[in-house]
Amino acid sequence: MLSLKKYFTEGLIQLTILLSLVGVRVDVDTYLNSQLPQLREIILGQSSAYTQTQFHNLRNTLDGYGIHPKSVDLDYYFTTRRLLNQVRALDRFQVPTTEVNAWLVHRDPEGSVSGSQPNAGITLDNGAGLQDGAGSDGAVRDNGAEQGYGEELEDLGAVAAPVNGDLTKEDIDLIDILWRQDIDLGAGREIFDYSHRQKENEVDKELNDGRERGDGWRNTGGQVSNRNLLVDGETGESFPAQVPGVEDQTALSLEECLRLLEATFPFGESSEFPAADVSTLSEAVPSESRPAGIQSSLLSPLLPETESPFDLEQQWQDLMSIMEMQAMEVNNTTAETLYNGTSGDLLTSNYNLAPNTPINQNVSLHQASLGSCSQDFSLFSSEIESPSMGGSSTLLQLAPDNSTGLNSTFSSTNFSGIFFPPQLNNTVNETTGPELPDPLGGLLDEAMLDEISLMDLAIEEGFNPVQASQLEEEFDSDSGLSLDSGHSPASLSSSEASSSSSSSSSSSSSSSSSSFSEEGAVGYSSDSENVDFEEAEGAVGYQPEYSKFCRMSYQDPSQLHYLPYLEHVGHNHTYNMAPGTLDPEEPKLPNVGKKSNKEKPSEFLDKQMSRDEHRARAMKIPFTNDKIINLPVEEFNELLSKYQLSEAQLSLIRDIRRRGKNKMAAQNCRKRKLDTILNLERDVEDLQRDKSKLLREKVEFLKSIRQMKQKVQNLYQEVFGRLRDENGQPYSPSQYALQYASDGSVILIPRTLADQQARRQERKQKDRRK
DNA sequence: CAGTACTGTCATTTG
DNA sequence: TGCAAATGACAGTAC
Repeated sequence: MLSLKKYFTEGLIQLTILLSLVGVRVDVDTYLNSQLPQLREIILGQSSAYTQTQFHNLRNTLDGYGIHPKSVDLDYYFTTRRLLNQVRALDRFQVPTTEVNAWLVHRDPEGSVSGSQPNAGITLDNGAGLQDGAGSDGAVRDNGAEQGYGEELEDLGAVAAPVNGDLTKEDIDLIDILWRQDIDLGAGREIFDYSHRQKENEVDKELNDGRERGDGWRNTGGQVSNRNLLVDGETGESFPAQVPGVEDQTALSLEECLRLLEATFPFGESSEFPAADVSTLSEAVPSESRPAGIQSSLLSPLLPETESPFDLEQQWQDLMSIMEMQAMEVNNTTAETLYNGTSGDLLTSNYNLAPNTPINQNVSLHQASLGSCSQDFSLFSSEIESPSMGGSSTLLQLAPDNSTGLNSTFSSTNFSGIFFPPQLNNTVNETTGPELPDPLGGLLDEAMLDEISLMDLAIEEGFNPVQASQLEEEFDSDSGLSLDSGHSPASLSSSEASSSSSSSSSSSSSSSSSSFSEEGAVGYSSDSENVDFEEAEGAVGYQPEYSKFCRMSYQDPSQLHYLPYLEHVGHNHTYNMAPGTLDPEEPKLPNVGKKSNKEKPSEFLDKQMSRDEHRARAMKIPFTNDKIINLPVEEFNELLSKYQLSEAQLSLIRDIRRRGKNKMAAQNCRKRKLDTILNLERDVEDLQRDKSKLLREKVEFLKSIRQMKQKVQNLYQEVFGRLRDENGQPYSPSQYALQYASDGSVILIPRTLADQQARRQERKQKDRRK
């Protein structure tokens, strides 16, 4: 047996720890209870060995209860427990919370709206922000600028050591130590259980049961009834969670916090976000002060709300999303403003074109916000001059005189429309804002932005019910929420299965006291502790669980008259009968509760009997209520046929059976209901987490799209600026535009054709949207 | 003493 | 249709 125990303990715990380290939630307890009660006994020792009555001091009761009395040194155990809680604290550490604290504090002055987002996998160079626009190509990244960024972050105190993994060496060492200790001790099942709240009810019930059991354990009752209790891994016993763990958790140093932060949201990624992005845009458009306004107006209501780590994470992500949107709007608005001729001088100086020519307007925007354009231009130039691009000669083939023949190719991506649509794009921008007639614009369509805005609004305003319901509907459609279709039956069966191991035991007057005292106050708990007690009566039900809930034998109480601790049964809902009302001729005993208050202590045993037990005894029913209730129909009928019973007795027996079944059905029903609520709660948390993650990814995508557009814009400028006609004169951006051909080449077409293309595409997009 | 939680019971619905 | 289970509603009890 010992070798078997060691085998299972080591194997299961190692597997569990490994799974937990990779984020898989493992509930060993459920598995052991529901599937393999024998294994539980093998691993944990015999039932009697981990019965709580083995311990009679407060320390054991509070924290060392789960220790197997045979083998464990308590101090060693407590040390292990403390370290274990440290690991748990690491596991439960809510990075988003700290993320918010860190970034709101450190990044606030910059007006930055993002920065902690991990790379969403975009192949674009995210290391450079908008301020680096054309210079964002990784090959020619300005190292100086990057360095400056790092220094900037260092000044902000937000830069920690480079991320080298999820766990530091100390963490790994600690886990390794604990691992070995746990293998020796038996790992706590709650290590991997993130939903301690789900067990609180059971824990409380266990405590109540413990109080009812009336042993020395009882004197801790009030203190132990603490909401911050965890269930011990080996025995399911509860202990105060915060005794070692929370203190350690709160004692995490700032460095540890930052390290943990980095492990999840590397700061290195944060630098990718342009700190000067919004501010630069603001400079470019002095009248546009929205980013600063956003920051002040949005951060202020969000900052004080620190109740839930997740809410903060969510709000932070949503805030980032909002500000990202706003920044993009600013970007668009900037271009729009420039379209209107505010910087015509730049246009004329660069290209000698009309003041409202889009190209130069965007160039001015580019130059206003970015400092490293020339470098990128050189890069682009080299690419343009490379043979793969076909060179300028290729482009020149697409002279206006060929334009009519190129109509067929215009169905391809409208290059010009992306960047510098002339009058057309002016109108588009004025009317539809972010809705751009370019292929990328589809990713930024109104629906998407509206969705983000709606969600952000909902979060910003504290998730009022209407908005929350909208979001929930959004998620519920595919969330797969089930009303506990899987969990509840499992838990039910677990209790049945676990009960079966003990129900077969024979009658025992010595141990029946505990089970008998549970009558009426057992609750839903299906933990094996409740079943460890020997059954008091010999009734063997086909559903042994029932014997736990309904010990209604009227015979056994007579054996228990002299068990004084049964006086201290708390919360007895057995509809006690007063002794004076025990009239054999009167089975119906209403209002027994009030009368029972006057009965003598020596009559306490009657309290332990349910109304039906009293009735059965009064009617001299020759078998136990347990049998009446729990026997299968066939056996039940067989039993009835064995005795000569009066009609009143038969009626009472049927009522007892009906009520007993219904009683357990009600208990099961309530348990299911509770489980459903808890599952829903967990589902909501998961969905909120998913939503936050999706928002984060969306922000990343939008950021990448913006950078991509900036790059293409710069490339367009460079290419177009280098085009020359037969006379060596540059083409006028007001008369010509570049477009992608279907074969991937870039062609030069007259503006009028480009405009037509743009309009056509715009109509298509609108139709598609409808 | 009011409020709350827990429990048992009844009536009814559901499978 | 009968039966058992499930469930809403209500009441009793304890805290």
